[in-house]
Amino acid sequence: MEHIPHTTKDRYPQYIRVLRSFKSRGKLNVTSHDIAKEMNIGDTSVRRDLSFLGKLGRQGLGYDVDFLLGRFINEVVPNEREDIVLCGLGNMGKALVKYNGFVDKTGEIVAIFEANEDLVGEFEGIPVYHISEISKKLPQEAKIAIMAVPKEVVNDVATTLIQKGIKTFINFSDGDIRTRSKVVVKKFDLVSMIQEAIYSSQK
Amino acid sequence: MEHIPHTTKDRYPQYIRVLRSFKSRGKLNVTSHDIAKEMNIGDTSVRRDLSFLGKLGRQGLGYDVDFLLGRFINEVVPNEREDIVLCGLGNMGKALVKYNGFVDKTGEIVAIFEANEDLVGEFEGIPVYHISEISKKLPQEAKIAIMAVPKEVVNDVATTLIQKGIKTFINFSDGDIRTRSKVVVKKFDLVSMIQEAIYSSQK
DNA sequence: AAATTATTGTGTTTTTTTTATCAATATTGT
DNA sequence: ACAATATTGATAAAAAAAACACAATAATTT
Repeated sequence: MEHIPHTTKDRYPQYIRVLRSFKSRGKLNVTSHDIAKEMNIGDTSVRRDLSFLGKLGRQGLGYDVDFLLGRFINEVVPNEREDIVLCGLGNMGKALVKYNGFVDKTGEIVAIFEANEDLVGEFEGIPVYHISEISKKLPQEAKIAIMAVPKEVVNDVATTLIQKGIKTFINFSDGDIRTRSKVVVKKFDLVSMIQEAIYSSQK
Repeated sequence: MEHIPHTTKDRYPQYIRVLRSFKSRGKLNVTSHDIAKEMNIGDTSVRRDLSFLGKLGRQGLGYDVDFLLGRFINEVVPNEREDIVLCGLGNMGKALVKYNGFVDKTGEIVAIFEANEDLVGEFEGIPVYHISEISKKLPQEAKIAIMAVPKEVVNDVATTLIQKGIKTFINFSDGDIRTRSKVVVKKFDLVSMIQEAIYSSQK
C-alpha cells in the first residue's frame, strides 16, 4: 500500500471522534467540508486523508457517516473488541466503569482488581478480585490495563501486569509508570487538560 | 515578535508535561536531546521551538529545568491561578477534586454545584451548592467549568454557566455540549483514549 | 593552558504537509 | 433533457516543518 503520512495517521482517532459526533446527531451523510470545519483543518486535507483508505465518497454528494466510521474503526482498532482490566475501584475507577462510552465495540472491562477487601466480589456485573491476585486471575486475553490506583502503588501494580503480558496502559493515577519494558502508556493528566483549555481560549 | 509556527505552539503543553516529569524525577538540568527523546521528535526541533521564547539554554550544558518550566507556564498560562467551578459531585466529580494534580498554580476548584441535596455543604474544604443556585452562587472570577454531570443535563447546566460568563469547559460528561456561543470545550473521551492507546501499540 | 567533549542557536537544505486548481461525476431544478 | 450546482479525487504549486551542518561557547580533562 502507498505510504500514509504521519500527520494523516495522527488524525485518524480524531476522525472517529468527529464521525461519532455526527452520528449521534443523526447525520447520515457528511461532506469533506463538514468534517474539515469540525476538525479545524482544510477540506482538501480531509479528502486527501480519506483517499488513503480508498475511494470512500460519492462525487457531488459526500460520504456516508456509518460507512466512513466503520472504515476508520477497522483501521484504528482492527480487533473486534479488546479485553481490558481495571486496577483500582475508588471514585475514579467506579466513574470509569460507569462511563457510558464503550460503544463501537472498542473494548470491555472484563476484570477489576482492588486493594479494599470489602469491594471484592462484583461491581456493575464485572468480577472484582483482590489486587494481590493479579498473577492468578488476570484474564489471558487482556492486553490493556486502566490504572486508577494510588500513586504509591501504581508502579508495583504495573510491574506485575507487565510480567503477565499487559502491553498497553491508560494511567489515571497521579503517579507515573516508569519501566524499562517497551509498553505504551497513555497518561490522563487533568492539569494538562486545564492548561490546554486555557491556552486554547487565548488563541 | 517573530511568528511562532503552529506546530511549535501545539507542542507547548507537551513541553510542560515533559518538564514536570523531569522535575518530579529530580532532574535539574536537561539537554535538547533529553527532551526530544521524551517527546519523540528531533533535538533540532526542540532547540528551534525553545528559540522562539528566547535564548534559554547554555551552550555545552543544556537547560535549567525549573527555569524552562517557568518560562513555558508563563507562556501557556499567563495568569497566576484560574478559578474553576466543578459541576457534579458523583464518582467522577469526587475523583477530580481529589486528583493530586493542581500543581504549578494552574488553577483551583473554588466551588462545586451538585443536584443531590445531601451533598450540599462542603467537600474536601470546597463549598458545595445546589445546582439550581448556579446563577446566584457562581464566583465572579470563574471562567472555567469542569463538567461531571449526567448527559441528560449537561447542556442545560452549560447554558446557565455560559449566561453567567463561563468561557471554557472541560467536559467529563457522557453527553456533548452544543452551543452557538463561542466557548472552548475540551472533551474527556475514554473511548478515544483507549482507541489511541490501541493504535499506538500497533505502530 | 591547550585539547577534548558537549551542547546551544541558527542559516541552509531537504522533506513533508497543506493549499489551490480542476476534470469527473452525481444530484437537483427548470 | 439540459443547465446549474455540489462535491469528490487527483495533480501541481506553495507553504511549512524538520533535518542537516556548523560556528560559538562552556565545562572538563590532560
